[in-house]
Amino acid sequence: MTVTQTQTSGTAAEPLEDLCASAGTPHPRPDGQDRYTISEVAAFTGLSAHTLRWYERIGLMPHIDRSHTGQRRFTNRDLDWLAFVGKLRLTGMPVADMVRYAELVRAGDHTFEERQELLRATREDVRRRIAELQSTLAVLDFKIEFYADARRASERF
Amino acid sequence: MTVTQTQTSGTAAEPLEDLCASAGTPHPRPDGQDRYTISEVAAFTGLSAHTLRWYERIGLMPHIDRSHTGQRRFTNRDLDWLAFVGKLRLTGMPVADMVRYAELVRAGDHTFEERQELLRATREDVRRRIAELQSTLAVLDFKIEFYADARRASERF
DNA sequence: CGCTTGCTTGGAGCGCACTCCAACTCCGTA
DNA sequence: TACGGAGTTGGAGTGCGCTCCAAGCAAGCG
Repeated sequence: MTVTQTQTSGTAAEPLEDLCASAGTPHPRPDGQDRYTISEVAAFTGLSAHTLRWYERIGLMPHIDRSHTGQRRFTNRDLDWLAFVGKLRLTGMPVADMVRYAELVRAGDHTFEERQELLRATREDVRRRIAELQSTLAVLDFKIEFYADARRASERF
Repeated sequence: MTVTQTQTSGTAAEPLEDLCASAGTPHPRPDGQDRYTISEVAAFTGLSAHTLRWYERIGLMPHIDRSHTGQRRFTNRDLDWLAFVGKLRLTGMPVADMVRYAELVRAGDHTFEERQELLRATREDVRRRIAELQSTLAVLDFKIEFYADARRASERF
């Protein structure tokens, strides 16, 4: 195994800000603890344990703390990050781009500009998708109304 | 070649209504003709010729008219249908469900209720997705503003 | 002690929506 | 008549985002 343990545990320098941005409820966590097993996190996030490990492998998560026996112990910060990733996922952002963002976060504060730019592009994308969806909504309404009319008409004969 | 020419050309009985529902411009077609080649349709819709053939194979298109040499000739009705399918695709509806809808259309007018139900479910889905996207938009705004603040602050020192 | 439960790993497999390939036909122009 | 260009087919391949598998280890319980 050649896991790069280097930038893993000892990072007190890792930017905090990215993790408490879910706005609203700050930490409505299952319990007050700060060391969750993978299955707890799976239950809490709705992601499977498989997916959580995969996220770590591909670099979408920071390397997760381990217990003395090598098992993952997720922190509240990890949960915050997962909540944010969940939001990005909802936007339809490809996983590769999320990984890119995660890399920028790990790289430090000097990537603020690039991160902001990435989020801005994502925001425009989301706006576009909302507009698209609203146009499909108009079509759906139109056709649903058509069927309603047609059925009313056929009942009258 | 055993192309099923049967239910292809002779269908005057196929429901028309589903095809002119794109609301607004009724037929802004490349030219006035009613027999387009696959590459014309590809250019017009943005779908690849491969994808158009695939749509027909899986039953997402009605069987397309053929020239005397067996080449596809798409009609304006086909283009209308493709426009509608494009809308459904934007909703994120799986292809299998679109095929289901296409089957209902081919089955005749007695499936109006089921079609309407399918579209209603889709509409609720779309509404949900719009709401989701709007919540991600809030998060993105929040974080973009965070980066703006952070950069303004760091410039002041 | 054995058993169960929960975790570990690398790598294979899956479902979706295309996307492309090889081998072929047909048509129009030179 | 030769050739380029556009079309045809069934089937295989691709990329993404998971999803699962087999084999193994550690802890807790009776």
